[in-house]
Amino acid sequence: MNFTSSEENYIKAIYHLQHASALVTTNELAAQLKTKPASVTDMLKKLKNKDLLLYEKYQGFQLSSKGKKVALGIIRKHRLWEYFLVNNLQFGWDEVHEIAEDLEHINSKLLIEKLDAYLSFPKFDPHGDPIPDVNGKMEPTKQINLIDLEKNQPAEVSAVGSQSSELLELLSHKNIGIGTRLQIVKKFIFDHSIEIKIADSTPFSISQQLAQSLFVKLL
Amino acid sequence: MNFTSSEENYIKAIYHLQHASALVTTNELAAQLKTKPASVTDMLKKLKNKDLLLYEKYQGFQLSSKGKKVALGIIRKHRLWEYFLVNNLQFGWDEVHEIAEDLEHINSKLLIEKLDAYLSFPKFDPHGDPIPDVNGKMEPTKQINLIDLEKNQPAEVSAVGSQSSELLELLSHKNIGIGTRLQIVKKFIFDHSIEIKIADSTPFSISQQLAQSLFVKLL
DNA sequence: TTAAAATTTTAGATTTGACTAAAAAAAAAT
DNA sequence: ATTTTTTTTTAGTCAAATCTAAAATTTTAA
Repeated sequence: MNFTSSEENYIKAIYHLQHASALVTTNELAAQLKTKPASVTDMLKKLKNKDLLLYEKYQGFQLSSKGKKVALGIIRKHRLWEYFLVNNLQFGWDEVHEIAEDLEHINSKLLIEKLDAYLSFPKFDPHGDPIPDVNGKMEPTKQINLIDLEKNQPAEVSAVGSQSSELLELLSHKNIGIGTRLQIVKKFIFDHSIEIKIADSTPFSISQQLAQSLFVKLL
Repeated sequence: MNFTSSEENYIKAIYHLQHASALVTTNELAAQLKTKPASVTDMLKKLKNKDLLLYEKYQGFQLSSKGKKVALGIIRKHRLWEYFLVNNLQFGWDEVHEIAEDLEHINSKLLIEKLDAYLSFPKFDPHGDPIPDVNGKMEPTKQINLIDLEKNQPAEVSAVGSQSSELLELLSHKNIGIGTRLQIVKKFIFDHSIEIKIADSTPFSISQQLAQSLFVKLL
């Protein structure tokens, strides 16, 4: 079955939100999609009618297993296109998100299968996020949040927590990207900021907020 | 300025129709887009308000120079994607039209420029149609309709007149595609059918209708 | 040159996805 | 255990793009 771009955007947003907490609320979703709670309620009814959503009014909601399958399909398309844009078309990893938001709504199973093969079945997108395969399966990431990394443990940046341009701007200013190797020199209790060292350069500190937006793999 | 997919489809259809006759009519366009004349009238007003169309009611219409520029931009995107689908993703040249119909509505100047560069600035799409460059310029095709080819003049199929699946099915059955070399053995006046020969195989005849849907380059 | 036929436009309805304002329900606080 | 606050839903609008039915205009033909 096919869905409108709008429906797909709701499904994807719910999928991402329910990782933080199993049940998603109307206000949360409205904030995420930059729309009004009333609009969300409208769409929830529609998604429920299509059996994509488990939802009782006033009680919060979550994707049905059918809804999850659809979400993984959209995420697969999004990440494959991002991979293509960066690896083939030479886009920077920080400028592909918006374009992939449009490309992900193109509906052709065959197109995605052929794109996947053309790219040699990549397992991770340029932001370090795993790409679901045809059956929705993806590699476990084994990455941890930078805020939880132990002092002096060498690690490599493997993913970022969001695609917001504000975050990406800050990262590029600080010269941090996917693959950057670093370790924590010191953690401060007062404001939960941490001091990190990249290669042999002078250590510098980053805020709690930034650290929470970065994921790393141990080395 | 950006346009909706629907507006873009109307603009493109008008562009193609006005090659047959300078002024396009409401009924023609409705037939082409498989919609109703009343819907066409609605959209014509909108396009006129945006200065894309020269239109006085009941008098027919044609694209303004601004409208033509927009049309060429859409055609450029369509044909570049078709080229990519066939040459990179290994689609057959007869199965890419529908997917390109969707891809052509993705709005990103940078994406198309980078795609163009990635493909090494191709001049013709897989159906033999010329691809407009960034400024809307394209190669003159120098191709003629197969019906006008002289007897015994060797030629090569360079384009097809439409992307209808019915036509493409017939062509694949007869083993005719872009690049096929052929010559006319005989023309019949009775029904305007022609007999053609491909390489050294036995000559066979094709209908006037089919011949008019094929374009060739002299060899 | 006027009547019939065809084409095109208007008027009014429908669907989708959004919105605002107000009502209803649930959660928090006194 | 009420009251207050917050959250969520309903009710009613709106804009875009479509449709049907009817009216207006143009073209064709008698």
